[in-house]
Amino acid sequence: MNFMPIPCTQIQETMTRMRYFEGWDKDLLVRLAVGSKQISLGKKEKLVAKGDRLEALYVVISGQIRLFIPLSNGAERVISLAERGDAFGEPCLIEEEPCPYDVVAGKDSHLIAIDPQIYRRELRQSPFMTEHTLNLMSRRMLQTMRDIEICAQPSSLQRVAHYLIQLRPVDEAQEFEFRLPALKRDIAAKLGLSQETFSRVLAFMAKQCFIRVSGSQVRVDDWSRMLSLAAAGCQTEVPGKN
Amino acid sequence: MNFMPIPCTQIQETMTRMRYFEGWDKDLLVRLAVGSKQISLGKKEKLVAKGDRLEALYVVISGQIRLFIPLSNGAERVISLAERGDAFGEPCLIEEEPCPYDVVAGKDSHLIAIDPQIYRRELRQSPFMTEHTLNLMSRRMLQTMRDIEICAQPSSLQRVAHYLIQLRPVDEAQEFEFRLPALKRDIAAKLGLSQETFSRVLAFMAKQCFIRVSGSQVRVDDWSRMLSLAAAGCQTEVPGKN
DNA sequence: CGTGTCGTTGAGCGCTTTCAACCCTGGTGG
DNA sequence: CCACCAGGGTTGAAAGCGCTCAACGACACG
Repeated sequence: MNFMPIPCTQIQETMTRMRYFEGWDKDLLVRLAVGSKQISLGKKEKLVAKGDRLEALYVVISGQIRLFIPLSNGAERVISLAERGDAFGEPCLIEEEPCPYDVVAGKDSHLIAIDPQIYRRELRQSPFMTEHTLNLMSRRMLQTMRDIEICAQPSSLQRVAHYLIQLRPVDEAQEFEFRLPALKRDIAAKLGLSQETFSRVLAFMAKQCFIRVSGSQVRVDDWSRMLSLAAAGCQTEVPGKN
Repeated sequence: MNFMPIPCTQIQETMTRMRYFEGWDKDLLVRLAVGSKQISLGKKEKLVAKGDRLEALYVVISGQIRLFIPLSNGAERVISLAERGDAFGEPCLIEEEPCPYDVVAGKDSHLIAIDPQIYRRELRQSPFMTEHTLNLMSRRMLQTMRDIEICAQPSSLQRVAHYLIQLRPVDEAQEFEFRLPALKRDIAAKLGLSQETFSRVLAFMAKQCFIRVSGSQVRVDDWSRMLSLAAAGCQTEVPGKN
């Protein structure tokens, strides 16, 4: 980890460009920028260990940050993959509780680290910021519920189907193509599957001809089958020997 | 479902006694009570279906309310079991999004239903209420992370061990006794296990002599073994044939 | 051209689920 | 007072699904 000696004004300038601070009062940003630092993280570098107290509110400038719960067998359960404009750690700072997940860079990354004292002080004094943060937390909570729903699906096939479905923009037509938003390994870890199982399920779906996969590029040809899979389970063959 | 014709003043009086409203301004409660209703739910009666728009903010007066995601195989994943003083639905109301879970009474129950328009209006106008709700959501989010951690454990033994561990009050001694906070069936559904597996795991732990189970009464004799189980996995025998 | 990372594929095992029957307890009514 | 019933829980047997381990393949990068 590398604290970069960046002048406060430049940090504040960077904050302006972050989605997270969209619509925030300029004076508020100035006060938050005081005592903030910019941090560089190399790939695989750990920023926070599960159980640590957070030393800042973190906002991702670039790269990708993996939030995950380490499991006893060495595997991980990915909670979130934070990218440019995302932030994390608000609940821990607000409640002054230890962090429930590990935080590790998935790629070389840059972050803003906002001083927790100042963060809390401004949060107390700015009704706007409080309301804004409440809205954010509500959205996060609903997203978390969707994630839980996906992980709760009884079969791997359904988990993947649910996952792919919720990737689709709402206004999309019958078929569409996109690229997976992260490494397959990390997506698998978010779905509560092993990398191998995830790979097999994708291969199975491809063989059944309702998706085509090439690297991280995915094209869904038949949404109706995908939807019925997600809803109903596996009347079709299972992804074993085929 | 039964809307009980209760005068506004009495509802407000009831609200006073709810933990949820502890420390709230009296005028605020009066305004919230206007347009609020009291609701009776019989056991197994459904209040909200997944996907519905919430018609109120709900606060539990008595009984038990199950929030769960219905699964394709007929099973459910319990998100929360709300009891006296608990509330639910804030994120949906704030974001005006459909409810991500089913809401069903686990026992005969009574609830306060606060009008969503009024709730949002007061939330907008009261910085206190906004801050209070933000704190609440933060606590909920951290609790949800703990739940996810439990469900993410790779073996049923570890899931149950984690669950039992986090039931323990922090100041408790080496051994302690308590009663399970819900039906075993519902606890199992919260852990992402079938009822049968949960039962077998408890039986296994009892046979190994670090807990004793009698109905919903549980006594843990050996926390160190419990903790090592949760951390390490299953070096000991597995709960199959014993 | 080696090396590292990411992903795929294969084989085998074992845990969890499923389905079924059974047990136990508390409540109810004759 | 006891027979009966319903709901909750336990136990057994069988099978399938996902995990693990391992080897291999593809691709990028120095």
